[in-house]
Amino acid sequence: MQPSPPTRPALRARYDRRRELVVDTAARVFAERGYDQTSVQELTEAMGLASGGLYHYFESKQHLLIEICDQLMDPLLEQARELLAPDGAPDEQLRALVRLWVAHVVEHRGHMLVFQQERHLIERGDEWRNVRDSRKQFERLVAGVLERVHREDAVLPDDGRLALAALLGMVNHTVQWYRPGGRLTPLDVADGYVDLLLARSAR
Amino acid sequence: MQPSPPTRPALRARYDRRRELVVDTAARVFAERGYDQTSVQELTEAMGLASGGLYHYFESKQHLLIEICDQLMDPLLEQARELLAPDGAPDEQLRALVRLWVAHVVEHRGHMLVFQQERHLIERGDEWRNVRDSRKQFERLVAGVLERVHREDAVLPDDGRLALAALLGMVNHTVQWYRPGGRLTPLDVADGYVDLLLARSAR
DNA sequence: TCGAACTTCGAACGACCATTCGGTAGAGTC
DNA sequence: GACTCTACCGAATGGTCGTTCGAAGTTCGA
Repeated sequence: MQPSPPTRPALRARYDRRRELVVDTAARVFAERGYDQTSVQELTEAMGLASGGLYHYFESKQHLLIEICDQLMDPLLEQARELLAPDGAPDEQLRALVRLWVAHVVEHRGHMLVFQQERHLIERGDEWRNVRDSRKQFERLVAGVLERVHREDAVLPDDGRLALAALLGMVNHTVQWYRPGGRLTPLDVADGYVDLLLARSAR
Repeated sequence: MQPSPPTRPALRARYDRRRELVVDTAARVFAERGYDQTSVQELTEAMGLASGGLYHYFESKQHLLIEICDQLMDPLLEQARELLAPDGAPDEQLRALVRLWVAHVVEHRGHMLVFQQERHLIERGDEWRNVRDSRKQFERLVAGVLERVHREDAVLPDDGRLALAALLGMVNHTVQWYRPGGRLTPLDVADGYVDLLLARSAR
């Protein structure tokens, strides 16, 4: 049976906070040890709960995993849409989008690593449709911006399709090496990527 | 107890061929369903063996996984070393290296996906030292070439460190989208990546 | 202060799974 | 043709794990 938040509004905030803690902790632990290799025991211990306590917030271990992915993709997609809503110069839109994206990825390191590790799960099964769709939608947004850059400047390799793959690769891979507090800020990284793509245009 | 190949030389070739089949099949199935989510039953079924048969070739399921990663990294590292042994123009060496690398990744799709999925395993534990070292060595080779390109042309963003991360991201991500028989050959892809990195230099 | 709603506990359960091992059939060797 | 090495089988085993559920403790609202 799937759990539901408390009906009394006064308790809602605490419930939500607690649930967030569960998700964030799980993202970190799953990223470190792997989803399957983390038992519910270990997981709940890391949150200060007993094993049964998890099921107060989530129907199952898998639903927790889905929530991690949703909390990664949904806000990113929404913010990207807001960013691209007003018209603007394509290359400036591209830069703003990549900045947002890199910052998001860096701030959700655990979520992102889990998302990548469990790619094979995400690509099958009905429960994963929302995650799949969100990713697809986001990639479409990026592709759209790249196409506009290409149409305006004609500087991207290959009509932009290889550029899309390259950009996805660079940004998603960031989480594997980037550590906050290092020499580069997320902004530096994002601009570095964009500069690579736009290097052939006049700057 | 770890299994050993037959002592009689006449039987060795067949044993090796069979063992290769096990590794390649496992790479494909693990990539598709995930390592932990594939039972030894399912796995051996896909090879035409009964569950116990696996242990004729591998000590454990985990040792099979290690072998998959070794068979991915070791030949790549060796070929890369051969390629870089003779002196040559840095940007030509870079191009040749990326061509080799992309081709290898595309030809070992399953191995590569498994390698990425099980990153968290690879980063801990003594059994994984060889895999870790191979990857490290390979990344050092790439970094070395990039440094030489940078020293000669001074065109890479950020002394080449961000360029290294970008290149690793692009190439490793290739396995997520590239399908043989499509519009692009592995060569096109590799050259596309290199052109992105070298775009600011005279071409 | 009382009762209802909420939160957590943790032992128990049933399912699954990696690995073992005694057995078998066939291929190679003399 | 007998003996040995090789390849594989597949039921049995021991252990682990996700999930359940009744009870206990806590917080809130009246």
